[in-house]
Formats: sequence, C-alpha cells, structure tokens
Amino acid sequence: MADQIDAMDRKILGELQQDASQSLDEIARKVGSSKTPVWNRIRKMREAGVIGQQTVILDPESLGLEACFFVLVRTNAHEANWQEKFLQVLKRRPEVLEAHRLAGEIDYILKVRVRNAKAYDDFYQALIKEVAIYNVTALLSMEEIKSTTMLPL
Amino acid sequence: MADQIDAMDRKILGELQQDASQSLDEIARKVGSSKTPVWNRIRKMREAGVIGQQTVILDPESLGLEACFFVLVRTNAHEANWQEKFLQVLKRRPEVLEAHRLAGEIDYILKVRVRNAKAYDDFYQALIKEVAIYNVTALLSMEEIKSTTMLPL
DNA sequence: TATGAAAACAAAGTCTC
DNA sequence: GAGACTTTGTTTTCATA
Repeated sequence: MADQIDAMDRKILGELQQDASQSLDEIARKVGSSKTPVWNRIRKMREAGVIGQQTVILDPESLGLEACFFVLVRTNAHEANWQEKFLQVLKRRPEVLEAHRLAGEIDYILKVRVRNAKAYDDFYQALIKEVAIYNVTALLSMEEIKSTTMLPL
Repeated sequence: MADQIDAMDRKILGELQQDASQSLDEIARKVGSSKTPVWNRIRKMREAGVIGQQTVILDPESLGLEACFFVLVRTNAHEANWQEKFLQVLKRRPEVLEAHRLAGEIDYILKVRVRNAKAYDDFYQALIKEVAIYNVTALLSMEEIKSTTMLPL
C-alpha cells in the first residue's frame, strides 16, 4: 500500500488529520473530487492501516495533568527477559504516553504526563521497583511549545 | 472549568479518546446516560477547550516517514529575540511534532519525524542556519514501543 | 470495464420541549 | 430524557468515457 498512496490520497489524509469531523462532501469539495471516490479511498486506507484510530485531543491542563517529563533511561541489563518486563510496565502505565528504544548511549526515552512532581516520583518509584535501571535522567518540561499528531505529508 | 469536570465527564472523555467515531447513542449507553445530556456535556467541554481537535492517527511508516529523532538542544543565547526566532522555526517546520522548553541543563527537546537520516540532516542544517545553537544531541529511535495521545483520566 | 455522479436508505448529529 | 428535524455516512444504481 505504502507506495500506492498518491497525491489525492495525501490531500485526503491532510484534511482528515486537520479535522476528522468534516463531512465527506466537504472533504471531497476541498480536494477537488466527489463523495464516492473519496469514501472508497478512505475505506481502503483504513483497511491498509494507513489511517488508524480516530480520536480527540484533550487539554492536559484542564484535566489537572500539569507536569510533563521526558525520561532518559540507561540500563546495563540487556537480557531479553529484562526488556520484556520493562516493556510490559511501560505499556501498562497510562501516564507513559510515549516510549522509544534508542540507538546510542541512552537506551530508552519516555514521555510521561502526570498531575505534578509528586505523581512523577510515584511513577518513578514504582518503575524502579519493578525493573532494575542503571541510570535515569528526568527532563521537566517548562513549556509545551508545540505538540501535534499531524504528520508532514 | 477544570475542577468542574466530574466522573461522568471523564467517562465521556475516555470514550471519545478511545474512539471519536462512535455515535452519541453508543457513548451514552456505555457511560450509563442518554443522548442529550452526553451531547450537552461534550458541547460544553468543547467550548471550554477541554476537548480540542478531532483527528485521525496516521501510520508514519506507511507514509514513508521511517525515522524518528529526539533532539536535545542547548543554547547560550538566552535573549528574547533569539528565542522568538527559534520558536518560529519550530512551529513552521511540519517535521517537528513536539517541542518543549525544559528546566535544567538541556534547554529544549524536540521530536522530529522524517523520511530518513538524510532528511533529518537537511532539517538540522536548515535549523542551525536560521538560529545559533550551542549544542545538539540527536537520539535516534530504533523502535516505537508505545505512542498514544490518550491521557490518563 | 472501470470510474465517478447521483440517488436512496439508514444512521447519526443537533436542537426544542 | 423523549422526540422531531436535519445532516451525514453508506450502499446501490446508473451513466459515461
């Protein structure tokens, strides 16, 4: 599917990314097509997994989630078993919004959203209780300059 | 609004986060209410900015965006003017999905999605051409373990 | 034969009471 | 919270190139 995505598909994806609540007619008009072909393209891209979850972006501050940390994790236990357990903890914990395994000195980076510093510490304590970690550096976000889910098309 | 969000609101937000394409009837049934009150709550939360953009999550790989970098930026120019310009560049560049100003030694962290390493270098060269940066560390993601927009409620 | 326009039906959103 | 009205999603049909 990947390379079958043409210019029209990309225009449609752009519209959907920007506002998924728009009607098909509106999208069709904007991309210079009509309802049926646009609908067929969307359906195909959904089936192919190009289009995933439809969601709403919530305001963290309104929900009392006022602290955001980026956590740099170094480990010395590279056994499959350790990694398995570490991954499970990350996936289970809802405050972990992102987790990546990295190339280089730092092994993992996490993005963690919590109420406050105390809540972060609770998370941290729970984490190191479950799995051994060699070194952790927490970077506290002072200001969210930009945050988007919109991929460049 | 922040503290006026009750348990019912949170249930509704949870459903919307998980699948914004669900019908009002379906959400109402799940949270144990009916159409009208649910709709009124959603409308209020939209107006209050608790609920933001409605969007679809696209698969980066399918779109050929196979590289993801976390970029740690240190600067020595803390003048308002410099920051202004730096922020403008970040906001303008679509490959920058996230940008946070940090507390501590590292001044900024960016999350950048691009086609490949070459495309990252293009971004990097363009960035340092526009603003002076003291030190940059790029962390390359090898594996996206978790990536969600769903906030813990 | 494949593609898009258009119509028809079902379902959901929106608003009033 | 029930119901009316309107708009939209979804499917089918039809025309056209």
